[in-house]
Amino acid sequence: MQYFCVPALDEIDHLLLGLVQVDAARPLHELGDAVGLSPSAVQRRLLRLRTAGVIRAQVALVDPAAVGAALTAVALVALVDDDADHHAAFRDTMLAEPEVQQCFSIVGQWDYVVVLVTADLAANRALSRRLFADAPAVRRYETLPAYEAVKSGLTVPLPAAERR
Amino acid sequence: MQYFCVPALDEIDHLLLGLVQVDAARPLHELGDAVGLSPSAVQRRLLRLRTAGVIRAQVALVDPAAVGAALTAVALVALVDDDADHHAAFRDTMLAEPEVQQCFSIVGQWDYVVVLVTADLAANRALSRRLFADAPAVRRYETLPAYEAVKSGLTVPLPAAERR
DNA sequence: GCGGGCACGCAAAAATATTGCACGGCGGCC
DNA sequence: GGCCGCCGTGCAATATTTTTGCGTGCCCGC
Repeated sequence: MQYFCVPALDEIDHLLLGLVQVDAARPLHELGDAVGLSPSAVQRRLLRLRTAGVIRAQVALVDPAAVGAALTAVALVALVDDDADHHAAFRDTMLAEPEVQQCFSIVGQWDYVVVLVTADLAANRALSRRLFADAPAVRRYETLPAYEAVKSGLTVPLPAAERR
Repeated sequence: MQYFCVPALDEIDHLLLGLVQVDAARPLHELGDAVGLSPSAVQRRLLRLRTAGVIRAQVALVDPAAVGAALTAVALVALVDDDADHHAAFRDTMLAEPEVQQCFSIVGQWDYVVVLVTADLAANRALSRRLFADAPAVRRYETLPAYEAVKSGLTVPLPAAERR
């Protein structure tokens, strides 16, 4: 958003990102050994990456099933028209709902793809109804419940890190 | 998968999960203050949650745009039939590709929803071709490039945490 | 060839995480 | 009803990790 100046990530930065993206709890000296740098150098790089917005957050990944969120579903949504207010309102709703895990505005006959995480089909139905069926801005929607999450990885592919 | 015994998460556990899900770098005494527990009690609870598999990992969230992964796309994929081998092979491919951020097997006319993150449309095209067009198991696929990631939140909604 | 800025390593200091231990509540069992 | 063992807690000591200050070397521009 407002990081103008991503100051030329070098190869070591990419390596570090690849590492912390998998496990952010490792001590600095381990990361340092892995990339051939001292702990303090690693620390300063990570700080720079954080303040530059390259590292946006450091979070714990919780197993949805363990907290009673067993059902993932993908919803395709089309709004009634391309009115900017409608879109803004829809986005605000998506951002405000904790069950909405992801939301993309997309090209094509649908306007949005939304990933919903709920306890079960009943909860999903109630949520879909509330978010989509009852929303005047929504023209049409389709819910695709997931049998299974083959991959819910959250890591971003790092072109430079792969190369070597 | 193999945590049989998620040993009855109580309300404090839910609060902790809600906190570390947003920011896993906070010191224990802060978490302790937030939930009304001593740092060591918090530490032991988090350890228990980690070993029980409730907390699966602790990762850094990297801004895709900052590492040259500017394009997110959603692909809908249908396989040629419900042969188990085909499905297994497809899943293995999805798991192995770093550009595949998420993959769900879903109900309905499509078999899978796949979230792809690539540098640009050209890269996406090349990847789609390699993963889907050239795969004999894939009958049909459709790519929906994203204009924008409205929400790429990665947190799981916690029923108990919301209640209060 | 000569500064100036930048990133580094090292070491001291501060903060944080971990572990041992004793206490108190709770449930099962005489 | 009372007793015993278990579990989770807080506190304090210890170990580890992070942060910071400082001096050095390198590279770029002048």
